[in-house]
Amino acid sequence: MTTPEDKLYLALSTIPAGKVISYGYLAELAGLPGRARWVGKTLSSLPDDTQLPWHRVVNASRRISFPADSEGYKTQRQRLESEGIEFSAAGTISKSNWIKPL
DNA sequence: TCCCCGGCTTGAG
DNA sequence: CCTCAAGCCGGGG
Repeated sequence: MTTPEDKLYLALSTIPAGKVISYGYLAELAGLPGRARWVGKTLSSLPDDTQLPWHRVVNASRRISFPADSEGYKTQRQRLESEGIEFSAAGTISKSNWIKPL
């Protein structure tokens, strides 16, 4: 049977390197509208050795949804930068890397 | 079932 | 660009 998690993972696996998407829009693509927060919750419980690009998911303001001093922030940012994504001084990601909602 | 809380969003200042 | 207030929805006690 296909669980909501399955749909989420499938949608997430289609996000290409060098691009980022919001929790809300990803939820929509997965056929789970309105579940942005649930997406965050679910991603946070992925195993450390997962192949899924969880780091390509940020909030609608194009910023990492973790306090800038946290470990999570650092690892996510480093992963994104290693894919060529650039951050402004304020920590926002350039629009050219953004997968925007229709 | 009620209540609280969160890797969210949107809209106002 | 920033902060705040509301809305929102599922998870867990």
